[in-house]
Amino acid sequence: MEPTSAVAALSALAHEGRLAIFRMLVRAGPEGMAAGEIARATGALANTLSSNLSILSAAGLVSSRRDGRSIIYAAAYAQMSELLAFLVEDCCCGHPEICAPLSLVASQPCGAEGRAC
Amino acid sequence: MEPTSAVAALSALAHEGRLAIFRMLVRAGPEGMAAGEIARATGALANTLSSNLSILSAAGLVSSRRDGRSIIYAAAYAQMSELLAFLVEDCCCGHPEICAPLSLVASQPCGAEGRAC
DNA sequence: TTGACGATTCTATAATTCTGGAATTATAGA
DNA sequence: TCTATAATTCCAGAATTATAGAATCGTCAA
Repeated sequence: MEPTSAVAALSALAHEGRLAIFRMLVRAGPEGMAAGEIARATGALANTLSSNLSILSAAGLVSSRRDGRSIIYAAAYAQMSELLAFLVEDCCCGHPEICAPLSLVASQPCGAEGRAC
Repeated sequence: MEPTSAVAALSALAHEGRLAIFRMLVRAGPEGMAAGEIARATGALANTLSSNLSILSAAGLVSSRRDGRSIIYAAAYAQMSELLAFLVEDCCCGHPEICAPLSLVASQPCGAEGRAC
């Protein structure tokens, strides 16, 4: 993941309303939720919600599809996973005991052969 | 982790310069790096760097200690871990195959007994 | 005490982001 | 076609954040 994409994703999440939306979608699973459903659940105005969803979408954190009059949003698990991996990349090289709990997120395990530190 | 803390941490990271600093500290390990060393490595002005470090520090993402004339900054691994766990909390409940790679980050594994979905 | 160095704080300006009202677009049903 | 519903787009004012110059603070060594 490029730093620019990571900053876009982090900026998108660095907002109380958008973070709540994203986490709700993460819990909702791949079926996602309709925009209106999200609006009712969060109490957000329709236009505010729409612009927040478009920011999350531009950052690649959610996907959308139309279903009749509704638009269904779902968390983009792959992008989220890439973001987490980017954050902890090469975590504490040489001290695997510290980031051991994060090893599955990193693209390669701490201390793996051939990793520059 | 409270949503407010998570937003603070995400806001701190949602900045190209600060993200670079944080990732450098994550790689640097618990020994950390002196502010001046970080400044040389990133090419940032001393005052800009200082204010960015204070933002990361206020968000709990880095810790600092004085060593002579230098101030040494280090990544706060516990806070980082909490943030990641917060982001994927209750990830796709009922669809553990999707977030399996993240299971070690979440405080409890997907589909664990007794988790409300 | 003095000078040098590492780092932070203060301040003003520039730039960006947030919010909500109003208008617009898209779809479904009568 | 007409109407209602779902969602988005446009816009301006308010608030926040970023940047860099200048001054200040803390530590060390002579």
